[in-house]
Amino acid sequence: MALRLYDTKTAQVRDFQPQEPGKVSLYYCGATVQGNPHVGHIRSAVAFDILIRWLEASGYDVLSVRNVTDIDDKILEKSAASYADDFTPDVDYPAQEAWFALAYRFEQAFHHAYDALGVRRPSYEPRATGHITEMHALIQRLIDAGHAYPAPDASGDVYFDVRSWSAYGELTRQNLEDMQDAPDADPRGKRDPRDFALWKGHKPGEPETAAWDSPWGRGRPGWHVECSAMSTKYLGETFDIHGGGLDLRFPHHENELAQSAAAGHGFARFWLHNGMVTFEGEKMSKSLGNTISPGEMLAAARPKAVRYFLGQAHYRSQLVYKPGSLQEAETALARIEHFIDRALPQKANQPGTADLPTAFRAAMDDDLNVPAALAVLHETVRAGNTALDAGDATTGQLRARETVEMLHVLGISEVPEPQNSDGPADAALGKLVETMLSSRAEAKASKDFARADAIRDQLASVGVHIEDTAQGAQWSVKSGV
RNA sequence: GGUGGGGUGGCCGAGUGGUGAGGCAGCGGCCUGCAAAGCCGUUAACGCGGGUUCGAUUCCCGUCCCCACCUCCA
Repeated sequence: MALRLYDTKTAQVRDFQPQEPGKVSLYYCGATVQGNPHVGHIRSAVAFDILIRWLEASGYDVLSVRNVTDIDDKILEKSAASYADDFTPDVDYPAQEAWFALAYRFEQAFHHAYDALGVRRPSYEPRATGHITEMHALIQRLIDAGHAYPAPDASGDVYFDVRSWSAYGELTRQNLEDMQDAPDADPRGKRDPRDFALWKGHKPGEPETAAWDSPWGRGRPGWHVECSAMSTKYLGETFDIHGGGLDLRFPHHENELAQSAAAGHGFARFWLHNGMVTFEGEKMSKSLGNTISPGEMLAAARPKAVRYFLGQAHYRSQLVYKPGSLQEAETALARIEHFIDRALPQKANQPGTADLPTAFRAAMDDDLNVPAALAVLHETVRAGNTALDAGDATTGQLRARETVEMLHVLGISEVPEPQNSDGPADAALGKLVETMLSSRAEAKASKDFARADAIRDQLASVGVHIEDTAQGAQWSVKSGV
């Protein structure tokens, strides 16, 4: 069975065949770095990280590109606000911060969040501000082809002419006539209210650092044009997969497609969109006060559990977060890890020593059906535990190696564990616990169970969890979820 | 108004024209000095009203509700 993926443009699951055998070119939309990462950004990144890992596990050589939008209205607005007399600085937004410093600072915040959750860096991460030349070439090409025009009002804006492109709306299957106009839309120099900006003329008061010379006057890029320009530069005029959040389908991706297709490019062969993260079914928003940030999640649970949670629903489905979700993920994950620890020595806990179960492969090939793949994983864990209970170490170890393999593909095993240090404090803790455990063993040997249980309770009260096994008492520090 | 996607057991969440994954939670049992961990068993669902069919949760029609986008939000 080969990989099948749901393509938003054709609205169906199709067999995936890359343009060039053995190689996959993937572009997916990253963040506009105007604030700290939102859980939704990270969910999207996890979804495409899993896609990339699965493509690689399937033998493809993947060239992945994820953009950084480091110039846009909001970045400029927030920077400008930080210079206002009545501005109140806070931890996220200090006073008097230049737009490029603000953008760069949040770009790094995104990297920290991605890294913490084991989202591998793409092959390349181009910034919009570094590709002004490529955007100019694309805009000029569109003007020459009659699909774009400089505004007649001396604003310096250049717009894409949606009326000139009959296929406009094809990605989301909408008719131009049916689209609701934005109630507060400022038509400016547009021929049609739905025309969108390719280039925005510099306005008085905006920083000079945020403007570039162009054939149409000084200014800065519109939002959509960067993705068309950068994907074409690094992946070619036609590439395999374009991804992003469901909310980017329109207008962002629709406009990208229109620009690139009107410029004569084939553009993306498959469009993939991940679903939104909600809080108990409602969209997270600051105004509703129902948000939870990646940072808060990481403070509440181990990074691996957060990753497990973010990846456990099908990527196209809405992912429901609610209090307790992370605890559930933690419990499920702990069972898996406990089995591997039970079956394999630490050093053998590496991928590459077993084949993925056929059912797991089939699930992943079926439009990345991670929930079904996780079902296979859990069934493998149970089968392994059953084998170990029956004294069949060989089968138990095989199942454990398969489990390790599956965790590797899902990207869970590579999430860094910041708590696992080998510093002197950990060594001291280890000695302390071992001392208490030997006292407990003595107490148990002399049938002084009250004392033995008191020691266990004492350890439990500080988060040290005890398990009696055939090899003696094992201990672990439980996370404070 | 337009477009797309949904409504599955206590919760999360796959899937399918024919006694219906998986996880979490619950209950009973095995094991254990007691636990923990593990295993076994078990409780329990397909928004509603029609239709097609030998049989529908799965297909069709209607209906109600929810979500997303149409406002430079992943």
